[in-house]
Amino acid sequence: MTDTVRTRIAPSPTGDPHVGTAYVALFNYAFARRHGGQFVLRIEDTDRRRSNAASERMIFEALRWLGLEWDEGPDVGGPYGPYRQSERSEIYREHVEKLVASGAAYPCFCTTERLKALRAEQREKKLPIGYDGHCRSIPPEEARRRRDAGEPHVIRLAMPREGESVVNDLLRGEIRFANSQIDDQILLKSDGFPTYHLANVVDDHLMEITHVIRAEEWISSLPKHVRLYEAFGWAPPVFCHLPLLRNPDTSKISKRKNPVSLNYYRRAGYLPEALLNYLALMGWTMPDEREEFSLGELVKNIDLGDIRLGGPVFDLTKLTWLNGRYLRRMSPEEILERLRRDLYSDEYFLRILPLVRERIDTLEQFAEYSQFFFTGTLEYGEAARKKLLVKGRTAPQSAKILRVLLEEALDPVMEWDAAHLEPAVRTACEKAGLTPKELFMPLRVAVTGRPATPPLFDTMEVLGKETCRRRLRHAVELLRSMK
RNA sequence: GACCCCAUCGUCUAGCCAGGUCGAGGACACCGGCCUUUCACGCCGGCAACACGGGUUCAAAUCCCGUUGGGGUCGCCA
Repeated sequence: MTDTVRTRIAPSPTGDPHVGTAYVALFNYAFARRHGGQFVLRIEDTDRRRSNAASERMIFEALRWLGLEWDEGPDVGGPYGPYRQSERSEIYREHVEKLVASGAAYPCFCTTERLKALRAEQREKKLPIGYDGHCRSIPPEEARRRRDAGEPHVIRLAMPREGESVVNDLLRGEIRFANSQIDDQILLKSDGFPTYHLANVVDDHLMEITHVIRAEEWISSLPKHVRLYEAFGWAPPVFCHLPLLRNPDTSKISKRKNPVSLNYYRRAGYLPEALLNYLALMGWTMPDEREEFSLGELVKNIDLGDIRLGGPVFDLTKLTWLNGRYLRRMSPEEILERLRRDLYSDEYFLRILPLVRERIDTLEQFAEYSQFFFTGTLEYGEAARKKLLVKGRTAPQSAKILRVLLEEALDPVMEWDAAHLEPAVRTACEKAGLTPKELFMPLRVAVTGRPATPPLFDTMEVLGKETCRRRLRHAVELLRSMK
């Protein structure tokens, strides 16, 4: 073990880059820098079904935009690679076999159906929900035979059934769990990929991570992780669980109730340094109580022990105020530079121009015609409101149709271009029992505010996911209030 | 529901660990005023909190217990 501090951020590339990732990354980054250590980026893409390259790329871009540079990672390399878990399968398999050999883990042949039925029964009888250890009693020789015969199985951790697990959190101190209510966690899935629990423990150890700074939602699986360190004979790192960012209603932050994509903040014109500054205020205070400070100043002053445990509500209003303060301190030249970099680049104009060229006769008309490419949320006039309605449906019904369209068809689109959007929306039409013609107009009006625009999917592509989703949300709210 | 975490103004928080200096400080939002051709910025002022109940103590926002409330977890997701 080295004695330098090593921290990591370990996002899963399964969606848009999340503000919570930035929050956790910020503290990991600051703590590592404060102690002259390393900050590692590790991609946890062991969910083969949901992980995708577009999402991974967006994570890199978003963290770089924020200025949270990592010392080691999939794209920059480093002495502890590979840094993408999908490229480390062999390592996990070797390690899990050690556990099976020592009896700390065992193969489980239970089917998904059996587990489902088990859960249903436990729910019914109001018993604690969890694996019942069914396959734990299979003699090792028999298990070996069945595995060799190619019978589908997973590997589970054999948790002690009695006694207590006492784990430690830097901020909370000792936390105790009765072992009887911790079930045998799956370590290796039937597809041969590890679960988070196995992969993160193995990687944190091999990558010599000294401080695991992550979100509070992991506390309940801490005993399983600690048990793994013990089973491997490894010294565990220091664990520090950060409070969870909250929606205004204090539930865990979610895109239904608060913008969570870092792409949103970038597109909406927040400055990375202001966002970082605001995030640092969530649970932490400068020794002199100053509210405005740079990343460098955070690094100089960070002390994990100073973090408050109450889950902070992410308050857009205060973030926006802070952002304004930053903006006002900048020179016009600096602002122009940001405008060009993050919002209105030449490249952006060049994407709009092909769409509006045919539709304008003088240069002046460009501003008028393409105005909706440059604003945030839209005001819907009387005429637009009417066209927001799906033909033959009431306002609340239309609201629901657009909401479902957004959440089920559009949100999952990671490569936001016409080629991916069109099939997604057409499929949504079928599911909703609507013709394209019936759905396209409300969608068009929702995202542009107008009934006449360049081709819908090209327009949506240029507007970008964040602007489209923001306007759709707004339109849904408006329709709801229309009754 | 079970388990775990948490609890100061509507929100972010200082104070709590080392109990008296707290008739609880700052910031956002809100309200009022000043500045100003307007708006905004900026400045000044105001409103507003120790969840509740016990205990310990000469003394509790600070320590202990309970209640209540909020949150998280309970996936071959992370």
